[in-house]
Amino acid sequence: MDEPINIFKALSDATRLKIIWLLTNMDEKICVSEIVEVLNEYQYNVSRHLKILKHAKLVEEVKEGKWVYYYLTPIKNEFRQLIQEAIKTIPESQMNNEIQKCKKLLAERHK
Amino acid sequence: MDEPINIFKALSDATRLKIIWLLTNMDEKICVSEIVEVLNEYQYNVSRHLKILKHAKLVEEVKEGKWVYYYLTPIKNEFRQLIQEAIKTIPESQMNNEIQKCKKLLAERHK
DNA sequence: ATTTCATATGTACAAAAACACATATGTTAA
DNA sequence: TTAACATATGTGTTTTTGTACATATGAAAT
Repeated sequence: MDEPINIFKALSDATRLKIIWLLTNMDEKICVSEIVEVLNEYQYNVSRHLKILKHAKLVEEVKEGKWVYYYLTPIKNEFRQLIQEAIKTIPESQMNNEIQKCKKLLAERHK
Repeated sequence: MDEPINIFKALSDATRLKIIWLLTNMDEKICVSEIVEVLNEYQYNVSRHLKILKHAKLVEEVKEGKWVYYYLTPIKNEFRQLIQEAIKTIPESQMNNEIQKCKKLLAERHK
C-alpha cells in the first residue's frame, strides 16, 4: 500500500508531474538545468522535486561531468506500467508551451 | 493538467486509497457507515475523505433514506481507465483484513 | 413529537509539504 | 589556482493537508 501512495503523492504536484510527463514524452534523459529552463522554475526547487521523484523510485540519475541527467526508472511492475500509460494520455495541449521549449533545447543539444 | 493532479492528490492518502480500493474490488456501492466500520476510522474523517474523492470526480453518491451510498464514477476517459486498472493491481494482501471485513459486512447486508 | 441513527461540517490544532534565500559541493574552463 | 558553472541542501517561512471534538442536519423509528 505504501509504494502506490508514494507514487501518487509524488505525482500530485504540478512541477513533478510535468517533469515526469517530459521524461515520458521526450523519451530521453534530461539534466537539471534543462528542466529548470523548460519549466521556468527555480533550480533549487527542481532539485528538491527530483529528490522526491527519486525517493518514489520514479526516476534515477546518472552523473556526467558537471551535469546530472535524470530518466524514468525502468518499469518492473504492472502498477508502474499502468501509471506510465496513464501519464502518456495527458495531452500535450495541457503542457502549454513546455514541450516545444524542451524539443528545441534537446535539438540544440545534439548539435 | 489539473484533472490528473487532483486525481493523484486524491489517491495519495491511505484512507482515500483504501476507499477507492474497496469500491474497486467490491464492485458494489458502499455506504459511509460501512466504510467507517471496515476501515476503523472516525465517521467525520471518512465523510471528509469522501468529499475529497467526490471533488476529484472519482466517486459519486446516491442517497437512500438515512444512508448515502458511494460508488466509483463511471469511467469516461482513458486516463481514469488506466488509473483504475493500476489500483486493481494493488494486491489484497496489502489491505490486511479490511477486505474480509468488508465482504462479511456486505454479505450480512443481503440477508 | 421525541429519540435515535446516518451523515456532514464549523472550528481549532498539528503535521507535512512547498517555497525562497543563502550557501555548500563538486566539476570544468581559463 | 581561480573563476564560472551545475547541482544540492540548510534554514526559516508560508501554505496545505489531516485530524479531533463538537455540533448541525435530516431521515426513520418509537
